[in-house]
Amino acid sequence: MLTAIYTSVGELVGEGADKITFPVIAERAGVNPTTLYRRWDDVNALLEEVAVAALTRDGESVPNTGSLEQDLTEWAKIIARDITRPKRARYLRAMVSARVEIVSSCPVTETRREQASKMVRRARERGETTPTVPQILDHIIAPLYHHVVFALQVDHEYARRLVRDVLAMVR
Amino acid sequence: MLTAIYTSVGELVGEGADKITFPVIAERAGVNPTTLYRRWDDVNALLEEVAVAALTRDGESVPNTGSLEQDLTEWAKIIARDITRPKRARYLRAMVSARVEIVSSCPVTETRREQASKMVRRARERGETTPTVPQILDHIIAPLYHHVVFALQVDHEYARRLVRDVLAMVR
DNA sequence: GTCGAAACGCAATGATCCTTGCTTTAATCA
DNA sequence: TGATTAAAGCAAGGATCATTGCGTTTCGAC
Repeated sequence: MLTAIYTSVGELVGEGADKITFPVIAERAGVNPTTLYRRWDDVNALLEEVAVAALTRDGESVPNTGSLEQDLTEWAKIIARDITRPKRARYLRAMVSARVEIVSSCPVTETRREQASKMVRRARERGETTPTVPQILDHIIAPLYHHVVFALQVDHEYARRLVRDVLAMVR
Repeated sequence: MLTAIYTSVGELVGEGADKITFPVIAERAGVNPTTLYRRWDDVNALLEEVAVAALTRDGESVPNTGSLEQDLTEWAKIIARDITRPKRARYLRAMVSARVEIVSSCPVTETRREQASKMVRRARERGETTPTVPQILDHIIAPLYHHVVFALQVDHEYARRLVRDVLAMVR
């Protein structure tokens, strides 16, 4: 039931459907539109829910190569590859255009923050000088998202450059 | 006529109206909905047009204080103050949720790029070592937007920190 | 001044959506 | 097992939106 609704939304987003409404979602999910109207305030609320769920269940393991530079580079490449997938990009757009209050407490950024913390902690235990976690989020994650949203190039070379930049800050 | 439509859209966006449709826009602008249906393909197209117009007519002058650090700091503060205004933030969201093709050729980022170029050029003529223009966009503009979109704090201290970070890259 | 094209207003039509009262199914607990 | 509550289906209504044909206005060219 709930999973049918989620996959219905997921498919529609994946297809780039422009008309994502409760009746459309309901028909594909094999449920009655009334159910959706009663459970969610509006389509955006449901979209947010699905987007957050899709963007957080990553299962990616945090790189652990022995050097922060390599860890961050691998990490940035993974994220770059992930968010440039059309479906993910659309989810991102959906989240951005959604209401502010929910986005502010979004688990997506929390996941990134935790991953960054882990890599930084390991590096410090090895005695490396590291940038701060906020610096990593500001100067790696933010530019990646920015490039995706504005349809600029996001490739491995770009990911590498961002990592070099952020490490250059603390040298 | 056209200005009435633009201001109508501007007001609706400013008020945070959730349902921005052609009939609603038309009524406030004092025109017939048919006109809008005929001139624009859909509401998003019109929204984009207005958003781009609103976000590009800045009239801000590029800071010229004699040092790149101060120039960038002033610049970042201006942008921070600008994009945190609720109306601008909504315009940003509207643009992001719009179609990809148009966003990619968005004049907004071009304006920022030109402003950054000007400050960098002046600094180099003074003999300063400077970051590149892409670095400035990636590590000042992108984090600012990122913070706005995810409803994180964007204040003067944050702007200062970003500038310090980007300058630390080239020292 | 007249003609013609383009844009706008008007009105009617059809489609889609949103809401709501009522019924039916499903699940929980005594 | 039987009862109570919550959730889903059903159907009808009202509302808003999108589309289109036709008449009217406006503006520029001849």
